[in-house]
Amino acid sequence: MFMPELPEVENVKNGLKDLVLNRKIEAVTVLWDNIIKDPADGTFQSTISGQRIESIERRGKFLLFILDTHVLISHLRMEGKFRVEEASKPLTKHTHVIFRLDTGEELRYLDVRKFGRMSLVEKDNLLSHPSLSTLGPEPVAEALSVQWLSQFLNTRKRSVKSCLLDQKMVAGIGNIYADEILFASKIHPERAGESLSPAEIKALHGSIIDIMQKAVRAGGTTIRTYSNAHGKGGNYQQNLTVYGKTGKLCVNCQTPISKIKVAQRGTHYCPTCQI
DNA sequence: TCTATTTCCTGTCGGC
DNA sequence: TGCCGACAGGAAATAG
Repeated sequence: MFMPELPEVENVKNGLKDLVLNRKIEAVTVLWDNIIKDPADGTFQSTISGQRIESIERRGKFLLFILDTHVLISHLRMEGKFRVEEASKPLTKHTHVIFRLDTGEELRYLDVRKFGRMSLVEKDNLLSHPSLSTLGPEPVAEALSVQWLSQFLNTRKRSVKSCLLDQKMVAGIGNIYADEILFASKIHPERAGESLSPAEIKALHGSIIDIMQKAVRAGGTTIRTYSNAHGKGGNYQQNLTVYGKTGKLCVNCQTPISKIKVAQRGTHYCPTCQI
C-alpha cells in the first residue's frame, strides 16, 4: 500500500527532480483515459509534446510539473507512482501514462487502482484551477494560523476528523496523519468541529505542524511497499502511534487502540487519552 | 452554504 | 485449496 499524503508527495517530488528536471517531453501516450481529467478535448498529449520540464513543485498532495507554457497537475491518490526507465524496458502491468523524454528514457505513471488523476492547465490559470483554487494553507507555521483553524472549525457541525481530511481547511493531510494528529492532540475523532475549545484548537494547530514536519523529514510513511522514483521509501512508520495499531496498547496509558469508522474512513484512536 | 453519500478501481485478506 | 464478499480510501460529483 502506498497512500501518499503531503510528506510522501514531497519525497516523490524530490526524487523526480533528480531524474527529469530540464528534460524535454517528446511524446505522450495515454493507456487509460480516465486518468486524464482535463482538458477533455483530447489535446492533453499534443499540448505536452515538445515542452521542457522547467521545475517540479507541490501544493498539498498535488504534484505540479511546470512546463514551458502549461502545468501538469498530478494527484497520485491511493497508489499512483512515477518511474523513470529506459524506453526499451517492457511496460509493467499497471502503466497508464508514458512521457517519452529526450534522453531515451520514459517517465512512466503506474497506478494499480487507477484512482490517480492528471490535469493540464495554462500557467496563467494554474491558481484558478478547481483542484487548487479552494485548497487551504500548507501545514507549516508560516501559513497556518490558530485563527484560521478556529474560524473554520467554529462553524462546522461535522466531526473534527472529517475537517482534517477536508483540503479546504489544511492542504495535504490524509487518513494516516489525521489519526496521528488527533492522538497527539488528545481529541476524540468524532468530536464536532464547533465543540472544540480554544485550548484544544491550539493543541490541534501545534500537532498538525509538528507531525507533518516530522513526517516530511522522515520521507513519509512506508506501509508494506511504498517508494519514490528512486525506489526509496520513508521511515515515519516507526513513529506511528495509532494508525494501523488496532488492539495494540496505547503508548501513553496501555489501553488497547480502537478502530471505528468516521466520515467513511477507518479511524484509529485511544478511547482513554482522546476525549 | 453545508453535509452526507456515491463513484471510481483492483489487490488482499478473512471466513467457510 | 478455492471462492466470495468485505475492505482499503482522496477527491469530485451529486443529492438533500
